[in-house]
Amino acid sequence: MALAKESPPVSSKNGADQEAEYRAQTRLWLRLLACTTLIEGELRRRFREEFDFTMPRFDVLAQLDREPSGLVLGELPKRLMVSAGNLTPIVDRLVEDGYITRTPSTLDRRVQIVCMTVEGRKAFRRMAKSHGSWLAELLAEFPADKLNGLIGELDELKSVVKDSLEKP
Amino acid sequence: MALAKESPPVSSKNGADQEAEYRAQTRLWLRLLACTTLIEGELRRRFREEFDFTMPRFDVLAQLDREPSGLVLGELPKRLMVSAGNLTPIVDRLVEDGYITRTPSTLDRRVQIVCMTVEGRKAFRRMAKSHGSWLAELLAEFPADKLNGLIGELDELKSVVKDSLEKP
DNA sequence: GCAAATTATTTTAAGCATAAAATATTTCGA
DNA sequence: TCGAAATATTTTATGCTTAAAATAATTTGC
Repeated sequence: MALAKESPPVSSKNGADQEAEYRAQTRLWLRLLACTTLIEGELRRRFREEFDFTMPRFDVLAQLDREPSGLVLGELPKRLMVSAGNLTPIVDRLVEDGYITRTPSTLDRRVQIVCMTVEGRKAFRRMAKSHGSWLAELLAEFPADKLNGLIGELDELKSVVKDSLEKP
Repeated sequence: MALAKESPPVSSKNGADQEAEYRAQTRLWLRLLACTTLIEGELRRRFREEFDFTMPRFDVLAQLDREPSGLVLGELPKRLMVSAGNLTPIVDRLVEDGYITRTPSTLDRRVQIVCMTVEGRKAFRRMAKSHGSWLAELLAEFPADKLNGLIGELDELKSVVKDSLEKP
């Protein structure tokens, strides 16, 4: 087995390096949180003002938009990274409001299939268009040639964190 | 007034470039959200399990830790980027639990000063230490030499979004 | 075949978050 | 000085979020 050149064991770092890395990690987390909070707050505000809608509701529709034949209800918490109990009232209301349907499976009576309605799909497309343009507006001044680089680094960050969560 | 060389008007981009940038912006937002959600969820879980504490409570203490003479209550919502009404019950409980004090100002009876107690400071230091090591654990495999680059890009992203929010 | 484990979903309790309205106090301007 | 605008904070209504417990249906192992 080759020695891991690019990530030496912690013990090989001296105290100053350790401290610097530690501080940088905290700063990274605070920046990440600040960016997300800023963008999320503005998107939420616009969803409410323009469409009287919330982001979690939009997120559910976004998942269903790509699944013409619907999704098993239990898939939603996994894909959206939220708890199952959380989705119950959100799905309830989307059904009430006519955006989606919820049909019990005939094969397994525990399971339900959720599926977007025609009107739901129309409403989603309209909102998705606005969502995209709001984002474009917010990020307009971020250099286009840096977008993919940043996405790549965030991909790496994400997989690093995921690995760390799965390991122990 | 000089023409803005570095950010040409949208119309100067052809359709394909526009589309690509649009998709990249959406991807960036989804990555940002995924990273934040992953890390935040794990930190929240650990705060609850190890200290029976929440992140919003920790965030309040973190602000007060750097202010030995306390803070005007109204400063907290600004610094933490949350609504004022949100903080009322959080501060209430921190006072009840003895982590902080809330004293009406003698000069202006509308104003209150919040200040960490000695025990609050002790508890905060202990939790902050764990918080740092949890973060270090989650980010351990992210290359140390890329940390500052990513922080820099997020700083730029943040200021770009902030500017966009202040302008219109 | 049937009890026990597993799986899908909902319910409950507690806390966070916002917006909008309400309350209380201070400041400002004619 | 006195009424109106501004400021600091809380309250209210609504919705998201989680963890843990409850319910219901299916599968598994003997």
